[in-house]
Formats: sequence, C-alpha cells, structure tokens
Amino acid sequence: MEKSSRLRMISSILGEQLVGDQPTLRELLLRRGIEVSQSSLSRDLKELGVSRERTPDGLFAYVPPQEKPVATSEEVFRRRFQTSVTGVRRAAFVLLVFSPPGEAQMVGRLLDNTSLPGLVGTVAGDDTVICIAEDEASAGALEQRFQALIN
Amino acid sequence: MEKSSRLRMISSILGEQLVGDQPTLRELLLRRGIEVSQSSLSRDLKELGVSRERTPDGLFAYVPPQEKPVATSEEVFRRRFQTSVTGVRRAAFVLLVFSPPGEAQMVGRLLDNTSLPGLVGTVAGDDTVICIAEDEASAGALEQRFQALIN
DNA sequence: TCAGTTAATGAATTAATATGCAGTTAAGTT
DNA sequence: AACTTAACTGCATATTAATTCATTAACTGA
Repeated sequence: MEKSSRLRMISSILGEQLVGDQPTLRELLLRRGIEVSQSSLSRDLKELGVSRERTPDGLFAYVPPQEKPVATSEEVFRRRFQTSVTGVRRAAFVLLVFSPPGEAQMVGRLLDNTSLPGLVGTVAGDDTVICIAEDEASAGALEQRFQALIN
Repeated sequence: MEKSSRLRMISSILGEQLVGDQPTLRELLLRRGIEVSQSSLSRDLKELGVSRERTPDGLFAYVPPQEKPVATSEEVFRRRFQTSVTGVRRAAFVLLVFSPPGEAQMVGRLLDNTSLPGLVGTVAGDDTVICIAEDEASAGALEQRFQALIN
C-alpha cells in the first residue's frame, strides 16, 4: 500500500465526514482496505498539516488545511494569492502567473515583497506576471507551491 | 480567582503568542498570577471552543474561534475591499478611494462589478479610484459604508 | 436550619497523540 | 555483490489531553 494513496484517502475521508480521533480514523481506513498503525496516522496528519478543530458542540474534528486561519503574514500572503491568482504555468526556469485583468501588478508586488526562495524577480502586465527563478529546480518548487495554493 | 477572568486571560494569551500545549499555557497563566490545574484548562479550552491548529512547521497552536469564510459574494467583496482599500475621502458627490500603489485598477473593477446603490461610475489611477455618486446623499452613504469596512 | 441543587475545582485515571528507535525496503554507488 | 542512503513503518513508550470522581462553596426553597 502506497503512502501517497493513504494520504489521499485520509484527505478524502476528512472531507466527507467528521472524524475526531485517530482510532476512529484508523477504523475508517480499515473499512476501505487500508491498514495502518496509529503512529503512522499521527505522522500522516502532521504531514498533511491537519488541524483539530472544535465543532459547535465542543467535539473535535480533524480538518485539512484549506480554510485554516493562523493569522501570520504567511496567512495574509496565502489569502491574497488565492484571491488574485487563477493559474500558473512553467517554461524551464520561467513561471507565468495568471490573474484577473488589472490585478497582475498587485500580484507582482505581492510576490516581490514575500521573500520567496529561488525567485529572482518579476515583471507584471495587466493579467499576467512573469517570474524569473534562479534555475529550473527553483522554478519547479515555486510552481508546485503556487499550484498547491490554487487548489 | 474568578473563572470568567481566567477565560479572558486565556483568550488574551492565545491572541498574543503561539501556545501548543496545556502545560505551557498553565505556566503562562502562573506567571500572570493565575494558578489552575490541567484538568480545568482542558475544560476551559473546550468551553471557549478553542481549536488546535497546525502551524506551517507542523507544530500546534491553540486558536480561539473566529469568523469562518462563508464565500458569499458579499463576503468576497468585503475581503477584497479590506485587503486593498486603505482610505476614503469625500468632496460633495465625489468619493476618493485610496489603495496601495498598483491596486486601484482592481479596486475600481471591484466597485464597478458590485452593484452599489447610488454609484454612477468610477475612474481608477494607480493608487486612487475616483467614484461619482448620484448625489451628495448617496455619496455620504457610500462613504459611511466604506469607512465601516475599513475599520 | 437544613436537605437539595448547582457550579467549580484538582487529584487520579484513562484516553489520545507524538516520538525514539530498530527493522525493512528500495534505489543508487562503489 | 556489498555498501550506503533515505523513506517508511510498527512497537514500545513518553507526552499531552480528557474525563471520572470526590470535595467544596454558594445558593434555594421548605
């Protein structure tokens, strides 16, 4: 059993129903044919960045990181990014970041001001920002990060 | 020591710094002259509806409950507005809406697309949007509404 | 006054979660 | 092959959190 598919399944389950503890989650995975120890579950949830939030009745529910406010500047970046970036494409060490018309300038400024590892500089038009990365690896990492933010 | 003031203090502490477990929180309360057992802390956190969220590095942080994003179009408007508008001023039936450099075009589009009562049209520069209202009363109402969103 | 009620609490216990560590596997290297 | 290296895992255990239980104090109505 692949770890990656287990992680996907965990995300899927948590998206469907409220799960409040790891033994329960373990049981749900078992029913889907995935056997895993509690220790691995703990590590999986950490890797997925899953939080344990309160339901209105005081119970817990594991929640994948999507609408999870932690009030850091990282959070501000994420919100702005998700508000104004509609897509990303890459060609070698160059990224194209797309936004609604008129917002690219703001996105460019956002990317410039957030010190992103491997990002050399940007040029923004009306609805597209061209990002130059240090090398193809950096560009790939940035692309992945952006893509994750968009989804 | 009143329970209510302890709850207030807990909220206050969690709003100021990242706290990841109850023993730590207990210590922080002690430094402020509040002595309480772990069992009471557990109950307090439940009563406050506090969640245990992941920080970007995988650690935990207790987070008091707050407004959830409900993703209505009104909500999107408000978020964008609050993200990109820094101030408003009025001269008769004309409003000046200020934003960080480069974002005014987006703000103008935002104001145009949201059907705002009494708003006739806008012209956007780099960091300022000029809004023409139907009359002085409409302008006043819009100004008030914008001001409320900013604060 | 006094039995009954409620809320609040901490010690002890139980439950849940995280982690040190050793074993396994897979992929690459010499 | 023999050796590294890194990722992944479960077991055992440590750490952290929730709950049970007994106690206390403050109130209530008979």
